[in-house]
Amino acid sequence: MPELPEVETIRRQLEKKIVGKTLDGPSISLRVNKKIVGVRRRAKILIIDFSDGSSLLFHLKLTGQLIFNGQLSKHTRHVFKFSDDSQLIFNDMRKFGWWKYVKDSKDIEKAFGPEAPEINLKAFQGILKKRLNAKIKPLLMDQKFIAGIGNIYSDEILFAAKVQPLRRVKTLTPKEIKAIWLNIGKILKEAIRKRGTSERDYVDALGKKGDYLKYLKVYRREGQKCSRCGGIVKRIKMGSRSAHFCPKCQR
DNA sequence: TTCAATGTTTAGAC
DNA sequence: GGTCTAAACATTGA
Repeated sequence: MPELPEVETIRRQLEKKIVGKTLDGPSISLRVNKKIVGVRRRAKILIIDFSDGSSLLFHLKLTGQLIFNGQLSKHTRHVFKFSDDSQLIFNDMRKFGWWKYVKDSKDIEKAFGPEAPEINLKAFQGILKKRLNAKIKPLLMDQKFIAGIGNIYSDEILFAAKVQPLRRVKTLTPKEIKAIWLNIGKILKEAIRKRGTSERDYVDALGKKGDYLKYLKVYRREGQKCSRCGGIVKRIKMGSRSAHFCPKCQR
């Protein structure tokens, strides 16, 4: 599912493909001559910037896909055409995703916490202090707290840090906090290198599946042996989400 | 036929 | 305001 590594993968690919091109106006019922000057990402939102300061925003939610020169399918929600006849296909089987055109994108900068792979240890320790009663897993997924982590990578980060998802912030030792912080950067960056996780629907901007699925240690591995200690991976409900962890080596 | 899955938002309870 | 829970959004497939 599109979390930070998946959206960042799409961003890097699209940047190479569409910067410098001009959006063909009628494709989005807007004025013509929208020259693309950049492709950014904030949290899980992809941002295409135009030379006049306006932007297109995309959120892929659960099943969204953005494919450069992709094939139309029955789940295609919109086709963005460029002046050189290339096109960007927005597919979304479940229609949770959205795109919108905005005159300026200042608001979305403030809407989220620091970018997960970029936060430094001091800042991470600082924001944790403000939420001492929170459980660590839902907190990692709170985009206003820290931006980019969803259900898959929160499970994987906590496994790598050997911390159970139910732990409250105030019970975490400095060592554990450092381990979580270290693995936020490590796992997200590694997942970007593998072009994300294709659990079901996700494909990158070239229509290819990501390779990180085979590196998952706990997510969707309920009942299987823990690769670290031989314990059995457990799945529990936290709110309406599932959390996966090894009860033997995550404390 | 029912239910779980995913990310986010919103609403309400405490 | 923090925290938790549930519901809603749409669709599929187990």
